[in-house]
Amino acid sequence: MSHHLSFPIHRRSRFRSGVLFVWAFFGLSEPIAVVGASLIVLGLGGFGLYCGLAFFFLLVRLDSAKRRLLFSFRSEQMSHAKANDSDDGMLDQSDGMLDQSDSSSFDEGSSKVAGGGTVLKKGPWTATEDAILIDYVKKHGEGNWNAVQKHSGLFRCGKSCRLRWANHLRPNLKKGAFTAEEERLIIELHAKMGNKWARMAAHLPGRTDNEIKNYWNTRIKRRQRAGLPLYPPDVHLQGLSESQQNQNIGELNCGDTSHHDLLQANDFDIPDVVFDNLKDSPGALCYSPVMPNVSVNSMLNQSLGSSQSFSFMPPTINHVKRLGESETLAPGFSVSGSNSLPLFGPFRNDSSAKIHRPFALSVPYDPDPDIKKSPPYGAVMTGSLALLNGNFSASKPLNGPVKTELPSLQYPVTDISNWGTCPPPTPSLEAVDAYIQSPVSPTVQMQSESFSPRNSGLLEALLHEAQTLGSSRNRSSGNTSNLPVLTDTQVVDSSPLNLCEVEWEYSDQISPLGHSAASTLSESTPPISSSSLDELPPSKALPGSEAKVETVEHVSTPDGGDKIMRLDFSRPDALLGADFFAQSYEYAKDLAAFIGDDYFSDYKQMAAETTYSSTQGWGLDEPMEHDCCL
DNA sequence: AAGTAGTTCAACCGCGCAGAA
DNA sequence: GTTCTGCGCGGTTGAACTACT
Repeated sequence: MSHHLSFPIHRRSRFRSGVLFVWAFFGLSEPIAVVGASLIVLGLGGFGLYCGLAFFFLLVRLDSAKRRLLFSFRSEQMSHAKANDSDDGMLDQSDGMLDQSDSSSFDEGSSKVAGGGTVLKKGPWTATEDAILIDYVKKHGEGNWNAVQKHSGLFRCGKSCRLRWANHLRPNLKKGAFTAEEERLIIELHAKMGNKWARMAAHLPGRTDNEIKNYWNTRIKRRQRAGLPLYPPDVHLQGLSESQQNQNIGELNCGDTSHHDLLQANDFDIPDVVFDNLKDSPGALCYSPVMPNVSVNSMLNQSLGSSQSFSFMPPTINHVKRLGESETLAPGFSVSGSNSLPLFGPFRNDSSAKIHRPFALSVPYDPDPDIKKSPPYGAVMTGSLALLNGNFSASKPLNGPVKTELPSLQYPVTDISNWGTCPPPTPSLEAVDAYIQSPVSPTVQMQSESFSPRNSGLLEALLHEAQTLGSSRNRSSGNTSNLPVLTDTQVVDSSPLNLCEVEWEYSDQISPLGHSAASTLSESTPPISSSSLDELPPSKALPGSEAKVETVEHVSTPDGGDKIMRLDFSRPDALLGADFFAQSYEYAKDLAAFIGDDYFSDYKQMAAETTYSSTQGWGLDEPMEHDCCL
């Protein structure tokens, strides 16, 4: 209806006003519209024509069968309108009914054939269409949107009507920019829910999912460009705890939704727990690197911001990503190259290095060459801060919020001296973003993304690392026994993943990449209870050649070589296993305990706190059975 | 002033879920 | 149990707008 009416209005300027009124009335009330139209037409002098039109429209409304005829009529109008057009938009604006620019009318909108053979308009809505839809909803209420076209004569599909109503016409909609409070809430909600725009909208009265989605997407872009983390630390933390609870609930229910959401949203919130905990202890943030539990979000944020985020690569999912990213993002990074080694370097000599080792991965990527020169511990401290620098250095200076999230990045802070030679790769924001945005399996990304010319492959890297570590092996040799090799049972329960994960654990220990996150996790598991550095996770232990050999063997196994990569990257969710978290926390504890150094006294405290809080928040005590839900 | 690039936002599309037939 | 229909959600697209050169 709206269309056939709108055309005459647009095309015949002398009758515009009259037609407009007719149109408006028609939308509001059919009888009134008919009468009003007739009167107006009479007044304007187009009696014959408009009287006929009025009756025609009325009949059409009363008899749906006649609508087809009307459609035909409209088609003619449309073609005619196209021939003329140009100044028609004014009419619509005069309507002032809604915010839409009506100039479009049919010319702009495309159309599609509905089931009944009617052509449904597409494109921007006109004020008249809006009026029709509003009237319809007033009369019939929301829902049954497909009936709108039938009952109102609106040539729009039900989905389009629903969308228009929900996003623009329904009452109580807020228009305009988001308030600071709303922005804050959106951030928090996104930290919890991921890209669940509709759910988020439920928390923002008057706001639509589309608005929120657009806001978020633009926000992401802005922050990426600015090199800022997506989530302010405090928000991130808050959201994490809640998300965890939700996740746990979902797991209990065997509902995969929460998990799926998390993954899909790229909010691998699990790791975030740490941040949540840190929220209360700002100081801790600086040291957060200790926590293997780095939320993907934070990682992403970091990565996005700095493009170098490798440093904070979280042990779990993040780890997977990092591996992929490292290859991809850090063109300069070569596994075989010295770059990869630096990670482990710290372990060679220092217990402290061991402590940091899990985080070492990030270091190699640190864009800031200066950091490398800093002393081990100092590096660590600065590292965490430096991390920030490194992470963000690529783009912009860090701000307060950024620091808070740095913790996740701190991993990289590992002994800088070791990796000094490594040129800090600068991952592309786009790549990071893509990773974040897309649920695509990490494996795929890694493979596809790993374009680094220098990248020689994990095996090579492993071998190289093994060699490098070999020298330092003696120190940690005693620890090798402690290597936390996850058994199949330990590994998350997801079927196909088990093997992969198990292998990953092995590989992880060896692999430069694996060390960072996975190794940390696995390693942490083993009761490193002792505070002594020597007792540090042997795995790291790196040990040496033997460990290497085993790992290598794994790799070499038929399944092996590929699996290592796959495992780590393909199933980030596998990392979510309870074991992982538990290990992570243990590891954190160990680290805290381990760090007796003056430099790290504070750090130690923080680590302990973090571990404690995180454990509580996530209920790490009990294994998370994420995968089972998968 | 014109052209280009970037940003914002409305709308569309495809998919999946739930309920009814 | 299968199919159909309606609906909602999330991702994507493209036009309009703005800023920059």
